[in-house]
Amino acid sequence: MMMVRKSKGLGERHQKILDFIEDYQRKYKHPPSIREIGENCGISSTSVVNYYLDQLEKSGHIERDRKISRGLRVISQTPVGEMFRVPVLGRIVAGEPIPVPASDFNYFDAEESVEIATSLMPSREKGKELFALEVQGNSMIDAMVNEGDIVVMKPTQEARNGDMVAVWLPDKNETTLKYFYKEKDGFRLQPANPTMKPIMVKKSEPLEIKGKVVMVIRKVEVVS
Amino acid sequence: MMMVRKSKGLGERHQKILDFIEDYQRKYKHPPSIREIGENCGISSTSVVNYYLDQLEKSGHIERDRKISRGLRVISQTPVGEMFRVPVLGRIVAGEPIPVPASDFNYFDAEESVEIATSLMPSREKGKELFALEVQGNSMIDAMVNEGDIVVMKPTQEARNGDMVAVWLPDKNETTLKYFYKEKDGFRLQPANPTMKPIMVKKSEPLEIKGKVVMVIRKVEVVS
DNA sequence: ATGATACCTGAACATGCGTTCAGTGTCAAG
DNA sequence: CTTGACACTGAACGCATGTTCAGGTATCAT
Repeated sequence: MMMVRKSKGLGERHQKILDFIEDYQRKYKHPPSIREIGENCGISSTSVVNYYLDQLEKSGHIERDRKISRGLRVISQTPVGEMFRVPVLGRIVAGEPIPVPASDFNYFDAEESVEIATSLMPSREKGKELFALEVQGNSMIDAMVNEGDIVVMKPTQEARNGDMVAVWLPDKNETTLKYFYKEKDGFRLQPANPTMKPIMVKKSEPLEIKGKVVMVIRKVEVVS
Repeated sequence: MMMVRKSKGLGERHQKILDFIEDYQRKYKHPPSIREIGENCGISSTSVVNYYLDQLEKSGHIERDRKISRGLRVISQTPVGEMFRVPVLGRIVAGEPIPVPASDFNYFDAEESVEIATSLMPSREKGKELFALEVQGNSMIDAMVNEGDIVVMKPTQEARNGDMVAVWLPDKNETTLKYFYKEKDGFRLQPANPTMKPIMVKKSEPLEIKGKVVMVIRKVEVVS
């Protein structure tokens, strides 16, 4: 029997290096040097960094310009620069639970994704933590969201007053987007459209917060 | 040997260096070194390159990370890569006409701007022709647009059936966002929210189409 | 044990590369 | 003519950085 390879795909250290290069590039606008990678990934020797970079190059995760200072870059789905990619995990429908990223989820599993300019993001969340859903049906209208819109969300189970959240109401078997307010006897789910009435949820009733809405994008078809 | 003296602005050599840096970056995905710039711009001495880079830095054309290999980049208003900048010209309010870009308008006049990933644009319009407006007040609710949303538009005076357009109704002194449909006796302006009634405009009544809506972006504040 | 393989250390080496400086020639102002 | 700015040369300096090597330490299959 052939031995069991310790790491079939990317090891923890490979991932850490990869992440660091991306972060560094985003922060300083140029790639890190070998020594900088080592210092920030807990690797004491430059040769080990080189060792890992060779592997990452062979596995097609990065590209290197040998002999050239800082001549390396990640071959990423996420183009460098001021934007990042958010995976579209599925659809958000009134009568179905909300798809949520698994803990071991990584970008590349998603069928589709959208790119968001960093400057558009109010919060400086890591792109990794965010995910997006496409709205199906027009049952989210009270959240000013229409069929075909894309909702970018940050996964969370908690919410503060005023957050716009995606919630699953097991009792009603219903998914909805609302502004969240905690009140004495329970929660108030306020539609974004001020002409519509809020939903009151008693403390006794179950309520699952799936994520905070960070952004809504509506692409309008233009025949041009 | 006669050296050509240049006036206050960018000299021929400044421009050549600037162009080279951009070309090099595009080609090799990382910035050039001082010596590479010299070789390719007919400058024999590294100190002269450094000399020019200093000037370019002072004049705000490039950014440098001193002491760091290849730590320089051009400050480009139009970010390279897969996105472009759309100027935010002003606010769109129900009771006011819609701001439209002047013919000689250029980006840099805008106080603010938003960056849009190219992949998000349904139409491959040139960024230059597009502009954006921030929605003020909640009178656009029937277009599923809320206060604070950003509407990206393409300026036009014509529209086809089904286009979402920004129109100015001189008779009613009103700005509104609606789906546009031509009918026998005039035009039908259909709210995006299907629960709301359309506005009928007779042929005799004036109606100014200011632009087609290409995209709606809603940034939701997350206290995080 | 033994060897193979993956992972790691530490250091040395060669050169890439930004920086600095002493000069040179030109041109315009005083 | 002197002075000083501007554009530029050539070379040296020295740290930054990629590369290489000689040698460790585990784990595992033979």
